[in-house]
Amino acid sequence: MTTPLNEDELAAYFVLRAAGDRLQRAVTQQLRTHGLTEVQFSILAQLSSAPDGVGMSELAGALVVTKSGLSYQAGQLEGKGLVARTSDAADERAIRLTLTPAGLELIGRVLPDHVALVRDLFIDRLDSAELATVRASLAKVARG
Amino acid sequence: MTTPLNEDELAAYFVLRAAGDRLQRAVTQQLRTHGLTEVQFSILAQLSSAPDGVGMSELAGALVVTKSGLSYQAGQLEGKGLVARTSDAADERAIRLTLTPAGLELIGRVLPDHVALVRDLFIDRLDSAELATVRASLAKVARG
DNA sequence: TATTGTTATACTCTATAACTATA
DNA sequence: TATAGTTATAGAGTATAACAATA
Repeated sequence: MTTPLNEDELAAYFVLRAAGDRLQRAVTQQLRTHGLTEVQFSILAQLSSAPDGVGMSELAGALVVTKSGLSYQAGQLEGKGLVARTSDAADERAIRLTLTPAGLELIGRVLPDHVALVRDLFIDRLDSAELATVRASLAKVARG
Repeated sequence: MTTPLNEDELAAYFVLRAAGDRLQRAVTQQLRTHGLTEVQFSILAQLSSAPDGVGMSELAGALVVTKSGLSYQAGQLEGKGLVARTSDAADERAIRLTLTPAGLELIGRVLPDHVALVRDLFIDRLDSAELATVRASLAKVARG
């Protein structure tokens, strides 16, 4: 038998979901103006901090997608000229996904917009004490 | 020109997304054990606090889905015997979606599990001061 | 004319499983 | 044998647009 949620707890949960939904919706909509889905943005973002590229399996694991799903998305991004499949010197089986110059240019254009949105919707609405508490609290949720 | 996010701000944002993702993933997985998707759960949850049912357009608006999308999901739930389409006395065009006894029974079985999960992953990891701050902070994010 | 809801259609995405090639 | 990645295929879900019926 689980203790039901009291009013405060219910409100906290509701507001967490609502805030998450709102952020996600806003991000999705903004990304669409750049012609990207969230998964595609995640891929590009990962690649942007990995100059030598990332292996497909490793990337699939990081994004919690199947290899086949990633293969599909990589094909989409490749078709747009944003990523390239390069071979791995150490393992003939492996493919490393890398950003093309166009991909780098795009992510360089999208990221500032993304940051501005996050700032507008989230960061700038909280003072630094709130931010610190939220960060510490949600870190406990994010961890296993 | 937008001010870039500093380390603390970036961490706060990252952890918010991570916490949201983690919760959502856990919820999705749990609902699947009950044979429900999140959209379907949302529909049943809405109906559970509306004994007289909810109109299709109103419900579609509340869930941020198109009428056609809701029509599809209503069909799925109807096929499982969880909801019924009833006519509206006041408007011949309108359909009110209501819970069947089976739907009521199911949501009565799912909700306690859901609450237990939310408690385990979120509520019980925070003390009451943290919970209050998180609630107040995220309320600012959730609002327009 | 506007609104309620359904349906036909097409499209995107995801996963499973079978497959090739290399380790 | 195990792992990297692709592909064929099928399924779930979503949206757009056209539609019928009522307001």
